[in-house]
Amino acid sequence: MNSTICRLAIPVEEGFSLADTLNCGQCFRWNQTESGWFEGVVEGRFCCVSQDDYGILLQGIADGEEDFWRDYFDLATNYANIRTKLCKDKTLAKAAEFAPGIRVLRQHPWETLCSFIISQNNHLARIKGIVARLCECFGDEITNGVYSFPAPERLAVLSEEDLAPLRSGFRAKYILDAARKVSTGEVVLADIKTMPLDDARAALQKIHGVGPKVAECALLYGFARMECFPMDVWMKRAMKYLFPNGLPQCAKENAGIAQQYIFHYARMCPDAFPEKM
DNA sequence: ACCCAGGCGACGA
DNA sequence: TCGTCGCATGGG
Repeated sequence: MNSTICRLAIPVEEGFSLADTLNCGQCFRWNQTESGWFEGVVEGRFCCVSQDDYGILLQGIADGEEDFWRDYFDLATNYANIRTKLCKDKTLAKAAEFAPGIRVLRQHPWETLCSFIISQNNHLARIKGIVARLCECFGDEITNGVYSFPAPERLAVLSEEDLAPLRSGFRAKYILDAARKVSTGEVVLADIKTMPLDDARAALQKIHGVGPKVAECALLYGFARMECFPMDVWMKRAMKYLFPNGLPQCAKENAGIAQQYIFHYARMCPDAFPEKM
C-alpha cells in the first residue's frame, strides 16, 4: 500500500473533529484502529485517516485523488460561518458547542440510501455489522479483506435467501426493492440530486421500505441536500425538549447540520432530556 | 432476561 | 387521515 501521507488543510477556526464526524451516526464504514487512525472505504477507495492541528491526514490514497477526499469531507464549505448563523439561537449554540467539529460528509447516493434502509429500527453498532457483511458478501475485494459497497445491479439479481447471511431481518426485502428500482431506472438517483426537494422525497419513497425518515437521511448525507432534517427517535425526544416550537429560522438553510449537532448531543447526553427517564 | 433501536407497511377505525 | 401493531435481530 502507498504509505505516503497527504494532508487536506482545514482552517483551524473551523474546529474540525475527525472522531466526532465519523462517529456521529452519519456513516457506517469507518473503524478506529488501536493506533487511533480510522480505516474506511469510500466508493471503492480504502484509506487510513487521522487529523492534526491543521486538518485531515490521509494515508494510502492514490495519486490525484485529493480532490475526491476534499469533496467527501466537504472542505469547500466553511463550517465556522455556518456555526455563526446557527448560534444566533442560544439553544442551538449549546448543542453545537458540544461537538462543533462535526462535518456532514458527502457520501455516495446509493450506499447512503441502502445503509439508511438498513438503519431503520436498528442500533448503530448493528447497522455497521450488517453493512460490513453486505460488503463482504457482495462487494469487490479491494485489498486483503477490504470490500467495496456492492452496486445496486449486483444486489438486484439476488433473492431474500441470498441475503440471509447479512442477518438484516425484515429489511432484506427492502434492500432488494431498492436495488431493483435503482438498477432498472425506476428510481434515478442522478436526477434526485437536483429535483425539487419534495419531488426527490416522493421519488425515494417509491421504494418499499423507504419512508420519510430514511428518505430524509439519504437526501442529506447522500445528496448533500442541506435543508433536510431527519427526525428519528433521538431527534424527536431532543426537539420536544429543546425546540417545542420547531427549529429556529436561522437554521433553516443549514437544517441538516443543525440536526447533526442536536442528534449527537441527544445521543451523548440522554440524561439531558427528562422524558427519557 | 429484557428493552429498545437514526422506521415502515399493513390494517382498522 | 390517524393511531396502533408486528416485524427480525442482537447490543447493552
